[in-house]
Amino acid sequence: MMTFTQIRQLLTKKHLKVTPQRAMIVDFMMQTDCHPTAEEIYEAVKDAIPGLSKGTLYNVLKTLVDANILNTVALEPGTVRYDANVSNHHHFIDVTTGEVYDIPWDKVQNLFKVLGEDYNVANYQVNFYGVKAEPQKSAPKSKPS
Amino acid sequence: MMTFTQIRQLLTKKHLKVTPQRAMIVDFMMQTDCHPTAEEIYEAVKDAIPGLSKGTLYNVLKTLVDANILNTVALEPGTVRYDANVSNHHHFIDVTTGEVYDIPWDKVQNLFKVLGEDYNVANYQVNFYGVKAEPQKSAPKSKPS
DNA sequence: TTGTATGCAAACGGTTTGCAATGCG
DNA sequence: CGCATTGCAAACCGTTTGCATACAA
Repeated sequence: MMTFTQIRQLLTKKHLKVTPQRAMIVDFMMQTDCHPTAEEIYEAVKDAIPGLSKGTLYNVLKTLVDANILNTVALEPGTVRYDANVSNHHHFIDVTTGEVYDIPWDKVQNLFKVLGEDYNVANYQVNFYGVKAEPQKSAPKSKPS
Repeated sequence: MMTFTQIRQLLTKKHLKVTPQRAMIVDFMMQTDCHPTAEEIYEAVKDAIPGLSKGTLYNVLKTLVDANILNTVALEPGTVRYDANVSNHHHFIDVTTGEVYDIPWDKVQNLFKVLGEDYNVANYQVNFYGVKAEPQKSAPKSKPS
């Protein structure tokens, strides 16, 4: 959980002006573990940023991706999703709900060498598709329902 | 290399009417190792199918994907690419050229179980990013977009 | 104060839809 | 012959662009 002071420092460190629009969008993206589309981000932040325009949203997203504060990910053909986790990791897509879960990088064995000499692998990423098991009822949650 | 008789048989086996548009598009997709976008397919086949309309192209592509003759692949955010290789395989993307190479399924160890009980993995796919080694005697498998 | 970021609206590219005409089985 | 498929054009949706205004530094 990032404070607004930390968000301000993050933007400043990247030589970006701190605007309410940028700060609120970064704040939302840092708090969510989803991989939302631009439209989903707009729906999520529009109440907190009265009068936010779509043009500004796309402009901010482009700026944040260029600054490596966000990444775009290719999970479904034809869709752009945004991810505040810019470090190496994999994805699990629940095909029944469309939900996307981050999978820690070291869950998968090192694959840099499996293609042999012909391919100089600089990076790789695994997309898993399936159904997530229902959370166990016995597992206590921090939040009461 | 598929003959037109074989293409006709393939479509018929899937209970699809054989039209010149469908046959030509299947023929092109079976002959290419690329992973073309709809626009690239249109450019490639429009001379062989005079008067082909974009609407028909998208209609045919949707029909072929539904019939599991083609697959869509998510290689870049926001782009739909089509693949006549409908069996399990991975992809290597040359980041300098944008070329895409099919990687045989068994180059990567079985990953169905690595996520444990919580994730019921039905399928997975690895995207490798890097630079292909120089000696390219054979034609590249995909052109840059 | 200065230049960048914003809001708005129009434009844009890729895809879909509706409908009349064509043609496959 | 009958219904699925086609061509065409308009509509649609996500994204980009141009421009006047607002505002962070």
